[in-house]
Amino acid sequence: MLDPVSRVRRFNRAVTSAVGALDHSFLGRGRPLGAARVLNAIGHGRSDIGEVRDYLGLDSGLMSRLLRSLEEEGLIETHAHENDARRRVASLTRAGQREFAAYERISNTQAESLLARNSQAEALLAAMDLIASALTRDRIALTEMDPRSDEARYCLSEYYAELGRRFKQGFDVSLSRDPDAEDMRRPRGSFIVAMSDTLPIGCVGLKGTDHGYAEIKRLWVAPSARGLGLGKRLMEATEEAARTLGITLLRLDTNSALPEAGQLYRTTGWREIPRFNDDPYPDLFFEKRL
Amino acid sequence: MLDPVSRVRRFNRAVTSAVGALDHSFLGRGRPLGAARVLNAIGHGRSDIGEVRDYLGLDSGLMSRLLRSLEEEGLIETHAHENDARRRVASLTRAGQREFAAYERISNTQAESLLARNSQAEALLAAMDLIASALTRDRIALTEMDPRSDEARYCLSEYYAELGRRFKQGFDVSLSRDPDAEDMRRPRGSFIVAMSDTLPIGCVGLKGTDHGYAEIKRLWVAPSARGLGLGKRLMEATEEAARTLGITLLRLDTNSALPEAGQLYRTTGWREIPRFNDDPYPDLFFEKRL
DNA sequence: CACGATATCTGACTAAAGTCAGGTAATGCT
DNA sequence: AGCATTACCTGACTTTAGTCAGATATCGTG
Repeated sequence: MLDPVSRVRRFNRAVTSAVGALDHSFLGRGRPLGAARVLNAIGHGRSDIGEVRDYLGLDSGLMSRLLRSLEEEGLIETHAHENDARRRVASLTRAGQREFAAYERISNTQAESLLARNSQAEALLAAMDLIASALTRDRIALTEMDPRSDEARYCLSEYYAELGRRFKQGFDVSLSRDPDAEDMRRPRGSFIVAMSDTLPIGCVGLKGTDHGYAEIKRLWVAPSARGLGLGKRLMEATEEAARTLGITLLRLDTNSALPEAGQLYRTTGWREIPRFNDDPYPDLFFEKRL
Repeated sequence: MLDPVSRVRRFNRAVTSAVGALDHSFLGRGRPLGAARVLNAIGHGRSDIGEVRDYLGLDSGLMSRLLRSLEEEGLIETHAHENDARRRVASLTRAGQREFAAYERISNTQAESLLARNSQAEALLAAMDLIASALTRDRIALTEMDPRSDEARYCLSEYYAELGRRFKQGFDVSLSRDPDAEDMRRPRGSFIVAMSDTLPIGCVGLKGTDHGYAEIKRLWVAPSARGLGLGKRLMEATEEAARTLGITLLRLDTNSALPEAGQLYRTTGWREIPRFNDDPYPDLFFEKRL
């Protein structure tokens, strides 16, 4: 009862019955669970049928029948894929959207009631983020995104908030307007976001300059995702992006108030160099040749 | 993607697939999930068939058939209940114990691999405890137990550890030998443990004295279970136990370094009284007449 | 001891999920 | 153009889960 494995297993049991309860309430809409899951997958933007099949782990015959039953109910329509007529894509009809919305309401309501029952909501959410990140760590996707996208802006605002907490002298939030966004778009640079499911949990920017090198900026990993080696993965992905852009020299600056960062750079082929800019915040400078 | 409800739902998705993976690996032993679950429930000590049926939420007809199939496999035996021949109790045969052990290994292995993959194991476990307590809060059972039982001793050791952290002057652990255990057994007193599934998450002792009152001691609630009103439930349960023991006056002492405790007492009918003992640690004293 | 309640079992179902062996059409590659 | 591959569909099937209406035996109570 006290050892780590028992604690994990207690968690499993608690969560199994909660998950079962949600499934059960899905049945309330008079449709088998399999069909409901397919409808929801399509509603969440998985239009490609093969993708849905993969995601839900269904046999192609079973998948086909579930699609047919949803079609007969008038909830979805299927079309041939525009570039490959073997593949099919599904989309919700008007009625399907209504039905999908009803499932969404069920899911949202149960999530809300879980939060409402609990007076420590923020602690509970933090715990959930941590666990979700740990469970899906094999499925963390690094995606190049626009630095002005919602996902990127979320990461950046979290990043600046954390700098504010970590730096003794605080941090000037006006800097977070991000004048560098232009330099972090292809072909000058790149911006990579780490997504766990739908939640952004880390980012890194590659900022092109006119001085013969590119800078790595704004490396951030959500607290709930630390200890998973995500920082390293993000760095590797940016270096790869830099190579495809023909960049051969990288620089970055950081602050000694962020010791994890310095440690990461030192162990992955970066070498410390003298100050190369006049930013007030950084006090450590690194360089790496690709 | 950033709002609380989305975070809960991301957690749900992550956990659903983890749970599904465990179910799937259970299937690897060539037995339908239903039968495997019954076998495991019996292995975990739920010998009474009605109890298993309740726990797993099965129809009695289905339950009956699953038992039959396990019997035919030679994994369990059933007997009439000793005090009530309508009821049946099941027990594992030698072969059933082996099979149960194999399922246990699967569960343990997946729990271990989850922990091993994660460098923040302690944070992960704390998060799991918190969530498990929140999800099973309706199923927290308060049980009278011997103050020397494993469960009680676990609670007490956590309690003393916390006192050590909270008190500026530290706390003398030698006191945790618990010389009062005798006075916390019926008919002199009582000791109540709050169990969430198999994990003790809180306790309270009622210590009989020869001075015309009984004392309430060692009220503790695990950090992962705070905010659920468990302290209040424990106090109510002890007061109820005191009534059944014919006790009419209760006293307790506490320390102002534990403000939640003082707050709880003041709002539940206790009144502050002058010091009534010479313990070095407490500096606040309360009394309540039943 | 009669009688209603309780615990389990049996038989006869239905629905849902999953499997598997072809079949059709489009595609990619030589 | 020929041919293997891919993506999906269809038909025929099995297994699992779940439901429901009795049947049987036992228990608690008056």
